[in-house]
Amino acid sequence: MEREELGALFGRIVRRLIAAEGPVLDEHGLSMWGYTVLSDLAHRPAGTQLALAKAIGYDKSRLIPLLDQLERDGLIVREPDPADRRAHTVRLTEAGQALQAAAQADIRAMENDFLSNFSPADQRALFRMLSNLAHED
Amino acid sequence: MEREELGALFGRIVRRLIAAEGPVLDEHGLSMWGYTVLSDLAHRPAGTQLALAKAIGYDKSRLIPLLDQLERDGLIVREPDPADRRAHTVRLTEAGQALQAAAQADIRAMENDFLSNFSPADQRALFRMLSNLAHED
DNA sequence: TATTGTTATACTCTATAACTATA
DNA sequence: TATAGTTATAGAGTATAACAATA
Repeated sequence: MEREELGALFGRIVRRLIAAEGPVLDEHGLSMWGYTVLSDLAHRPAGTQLALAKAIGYDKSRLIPLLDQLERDGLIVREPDPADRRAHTVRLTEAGQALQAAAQADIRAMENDFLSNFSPADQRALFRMLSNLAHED
Repeated sequence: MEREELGALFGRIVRRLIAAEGPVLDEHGLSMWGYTVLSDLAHRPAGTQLALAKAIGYDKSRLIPLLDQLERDGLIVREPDPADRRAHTVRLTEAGQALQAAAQADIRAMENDFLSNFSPADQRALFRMLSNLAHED
C-alpha cells in the first residue's frame, strides 16, 4: 500500500485542528494569533516585540495591530526596554494570564479528545516526533 | 515537562514542509494547489470538478482559474459528462501523468530527508497516526 | 550603518453571492 | 426548486518597503 504524502496529511490535520480550535477560542474572544501571542508570553520570559514575532513565526509589522488590540483589551502591556530605548518589552497582565490559562485548559481538553484514538504510549511517541519535526532547523 | 500544543507544533511543521516543497514544485513549474490537483487526479478515478474540489478541500470557484491554467499547460483536460450535461469530468493527460510522477518522486525524496531522524518503525507509526487524524470523520 | 517599532501599500488568498445552463 | 460550472467582488491574510528614533 502506497503511503500518503506528508503535505496532504498535515494539511488535512491542520484544517481539522483549526476548525476544532475556532469555537473554543471564540468563547474566550481570542483570535488564533492572539492566543498564540498570549501562549508564547505565558511560557517564556518577557522579551521585545521583535523577539516575540520571531518566536511565533509572525511578521513584526503584522504584530503591531494585534498587540494594539490585546493591549486595548487589557491582556498585555508594552513597556519601554531600559536597556534599549528603541525596544518595547511585552508581558501579560494578570487578566491576560487568567485568560490564557482558561483558554489553554479548554484547548487541552479539545486536544485530548482529538487524540483519544491513541494509547498513552502512542500519544507520547507522536508528541516526541512532532516536536522533533517542529524544532529541527 | 509540559507538553507543547498541537496547534503550535503542527503549524511549525506545516511551515517547514511548505518551505521545503516550494523549490521542488518550482522546478516543475507547479503551484502547491496545482500539484494537489494533479496528485488527486492520479490517485482516484476521474470525477467532476465539484468532486475534485471537495476531495482536495478547495473551493469550487477558486478551482476554475487553477484548472484553466493546468489545461492551458496541457496537463489536464475537461470533458463533458455524458450522464449530466451540466457537469465536466477532469482527467490527466499523458503529459500531466508524467509531470505528476516526476514531481511526486522529488517530493518523496524530500519527505524521506524530512523524516530521516526516525527509524523505519517510527516512520510507520507516524504515518499510521497522521492518517488516522487526517481521515477521521 | 544597522536595528526597533511603526505605517503604508500592494499582493495573494479566501469566502460569498449571483448568473447560465441544465436537472 | 436545486445543482454544476462560472464570474465578479469584497474581505482577510500576507509580504515588502520606507520612515523616525535610537544604537
